[in-house]
Amino acid sequence: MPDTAIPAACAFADHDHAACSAAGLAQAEALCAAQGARLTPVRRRTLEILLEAHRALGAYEVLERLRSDGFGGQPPVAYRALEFLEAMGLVHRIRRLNAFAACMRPGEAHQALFLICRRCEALAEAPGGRVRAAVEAAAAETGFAVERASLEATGLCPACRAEAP
Amino acid sequence: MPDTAIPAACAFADHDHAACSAAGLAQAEALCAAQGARLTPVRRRTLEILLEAHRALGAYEVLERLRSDGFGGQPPVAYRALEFLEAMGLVHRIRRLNAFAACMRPGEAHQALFLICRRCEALAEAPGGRVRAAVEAAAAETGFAVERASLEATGLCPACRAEAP
DNA sequence: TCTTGACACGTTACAGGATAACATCCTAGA
DNA sequence: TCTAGGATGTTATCCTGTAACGTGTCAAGA
Repeated sequence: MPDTAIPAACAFADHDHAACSAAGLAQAEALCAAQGARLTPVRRRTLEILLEAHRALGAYEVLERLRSDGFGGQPPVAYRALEFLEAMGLVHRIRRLNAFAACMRPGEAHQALFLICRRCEALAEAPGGRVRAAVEAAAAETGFAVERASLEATGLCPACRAEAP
Repeated sequence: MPDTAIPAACAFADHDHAACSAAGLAQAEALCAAQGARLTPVRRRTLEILLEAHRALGAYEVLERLRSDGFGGQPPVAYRALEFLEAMGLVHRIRRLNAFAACMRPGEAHQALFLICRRCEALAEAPGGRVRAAVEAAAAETGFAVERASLEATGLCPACRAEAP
């Protein structure tokens, strides 16, 4: 059981974990109710796990926690819940890390831009509206219609820039 | 051996495969020579495979072809060659597809933006300079220094937009 | 009340993607 | 010629993801 420990923090700035975790759950409930979607126990717990971890987790890390909470312990259980949450805009998938992270702005339709520190593995979600617009502009020139975009950058976070030259 | 057939074409517009394939190899040789890197037989053949396929291939698809050409048939062989080629800017990795594709503009330092059709699975590489600039601008606001960015969009290519409503 | 259909959950089994670690070999430069 | 570094090859294993099937649950309509 190697703790594949993906990233560390979830934003570069400090903030109140407990608060944003609770808020995330509340918003999730509201959002699902509004859309007639069912935030079932597994789904709810999956979201909680990501909110509590407050960093990106691999599907198998999520799965392990679900299992120890008495839910089904096979991969499809985790993948299905994560897929649902992603479709609801409550969770993001970070392909570069093969991992998932709770969304920081559920509800607000937005394009996320992920900033991944290669040194401390911190992960931040930045507003990607303008980037998205640029993507659509570039795509339009070839006649391509963008539906979804994954925007992920690796580099150095503020702290690591200061420490490592 | 399910042919996992990832995408189809490599650009939305028609063009001369043989020519761009030959050009790609020539440029690769020049580029490696200039940087004192060794374009060994496996590496060269790996690039050829991607240029000939003219679409994104999974590492195991590449591996299979290398094997049938008499090269080592174990995963690290393919991964190492692909890694080298990516570092040289001759090959791109498309994370959304878990696949690799030959670069369309080797030599020219550039930021690629991938457009992936969800219907016909065609893949195009669009110029991502402006998108990259937008990413850096957004990152700068949090103090993050971007080193690499992977920009991938899914949607509908021109042909599929016309066919499917 | 009973039926039925959609959806969620769970499991098995496997396919596909990636890497660590070690042995061997080749090759450019001292 | 010798040698150090890089390149190749192999073994073994791990991580990631999905197809397919069976069961349970709940709500709408007969």
